[in-house]
Amino acid sequence: MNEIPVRVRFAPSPTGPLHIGGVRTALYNYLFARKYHGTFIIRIEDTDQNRLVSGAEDYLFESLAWCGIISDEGPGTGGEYGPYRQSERKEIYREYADRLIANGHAYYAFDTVEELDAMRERLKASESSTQQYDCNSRMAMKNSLTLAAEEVQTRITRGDPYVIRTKVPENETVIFNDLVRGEMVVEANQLDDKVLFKSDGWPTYHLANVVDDYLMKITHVIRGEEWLPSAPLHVLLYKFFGWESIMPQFTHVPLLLRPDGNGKLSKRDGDRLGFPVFPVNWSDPLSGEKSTGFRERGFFPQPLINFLALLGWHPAGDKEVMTMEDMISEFSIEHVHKAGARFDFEKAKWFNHEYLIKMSGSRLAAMFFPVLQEKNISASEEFVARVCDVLKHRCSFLSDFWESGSFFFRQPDSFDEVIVKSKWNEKVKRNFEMLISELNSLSDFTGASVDQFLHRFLGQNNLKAGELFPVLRVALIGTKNGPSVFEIISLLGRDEVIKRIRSSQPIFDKMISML
RNA sequence: GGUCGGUUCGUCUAGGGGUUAGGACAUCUCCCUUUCACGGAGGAAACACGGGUUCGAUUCCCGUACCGACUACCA
Repeated sequence: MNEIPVRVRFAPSPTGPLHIGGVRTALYNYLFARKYHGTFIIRIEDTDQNRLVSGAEDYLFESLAWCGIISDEGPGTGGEYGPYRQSERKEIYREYADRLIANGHAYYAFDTVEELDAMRERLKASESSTQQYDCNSRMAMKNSLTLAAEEVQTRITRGDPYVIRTKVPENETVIFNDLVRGEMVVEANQLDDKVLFKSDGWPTYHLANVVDDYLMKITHVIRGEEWLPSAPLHVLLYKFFGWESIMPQFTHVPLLLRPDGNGKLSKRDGDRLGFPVFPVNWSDPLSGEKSTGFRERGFFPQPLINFLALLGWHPAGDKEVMTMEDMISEFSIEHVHKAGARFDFEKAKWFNHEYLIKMSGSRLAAMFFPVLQEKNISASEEFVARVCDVLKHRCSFLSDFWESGSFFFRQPDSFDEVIVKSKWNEKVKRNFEMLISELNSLSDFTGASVDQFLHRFLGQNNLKAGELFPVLRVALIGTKNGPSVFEIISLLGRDEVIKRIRSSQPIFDKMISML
């Protein structure tokens, strides 16, 4: 990249649970930092004291940790540019706002909320195309540009509430380069005089963000596209402060869109369409409302991250299934797409499935054990591992294992009636008896051997596969769908298979008699 | 309304002045199979529209349409 060490930051506001879109922004920052052996910083932007949500910050760290996105500097980890929570840096910002006033790049404004509303109403009714507090309207407002110096002083010493606003220049073209979008050109007179410092003594995002990025020596600002419109203001601020030469490279990444319809992805979409939008479970402290996270929905972090990375970014080549290491080595801002990406839950599931089938049966077994324990089922490690090896191909999530394979751990209590009624007859019944006795002498219970044995059995008894296998399957697992009979027999083993065949017979007889 | 951004199969995307416009998910067909899956093979499926520029535009430029973001003393 360049000689200066790369330093990037993810700067969320703890006003709610971290959204999956935020995870992706954090991920891009992380990938970029790792790729260039730089530093990934997390900075908490909690300057709006009214919107803080308790637990949101802890949630953020828990989520990021689960996703494997670890910061080099941040509130928990520390670092030489701390503190990393803006609320702990509060004292820093005022000085910078004052500096801007001294330079004539900012001014005091005393307008009340009512006066601001009135201005907007007035502008709306007039020819004006905008309702902004800007170079066209500021001279009609109560600020240090229109008020006499003494009055300004009086108001301030008297304790009148005021804000500090940017004095956006009238005739200036702001030009900057966005790594995703290329050259951006905006006329400054289209910008409004954004508040930099609020009457409650806190800086706004714009001031705190620029000052902190400067102080923390941030080299690249990688953030969501929603910040694109305010980027010119930030560029102006860097210029006002005289930091233009070390201004970070801006990169605005596309938004995550709803799977259907219009707009960006929101929590409501998840609820409506039945998929998570938060990394891990979240319980709203105010409403008590609970939201299922990707983790609890059954996702592994690696495939989730893999899927997320590809929503707006594409490596060279057609490879899609990647590890974090792959993504780090192949990540490039140049290949970040410009357009927003729709969230597709089906594809997310596929990534999870791909990850699942690559895991060994024993690793999966270790994770599946707690589920079995909950159901008071004991089984050997080896057996569970073998079952998992079979089930993983049929499932997208570990959480699907029980539903698609409970019969491996306990005898079914219901049987497919259609199969029984159409396939259960005296001939099959006789063959079940013979099967039991032959099974007794079968020594090799591997899948291939059972396959061979069963086909020989069919031939010897003049049976077609369709006559025996469906009923046999129902006798063993209750349903007509599932793994091959050979696999089932191989896994269940002789004793269990014989036991299940035996006990199913009277049940089948009863079902037939009720015809 | 204004400012800015965007637009390649249903979805995520590759590509980029001359290509049979490639891949993945989803979908369909066939094969495998006692079944459902898995797997294998194959199919259908896209450059928003209109003008330029050019020998030639999906690719470059300009409009239009549509979509999105922003338009707070929120971030």
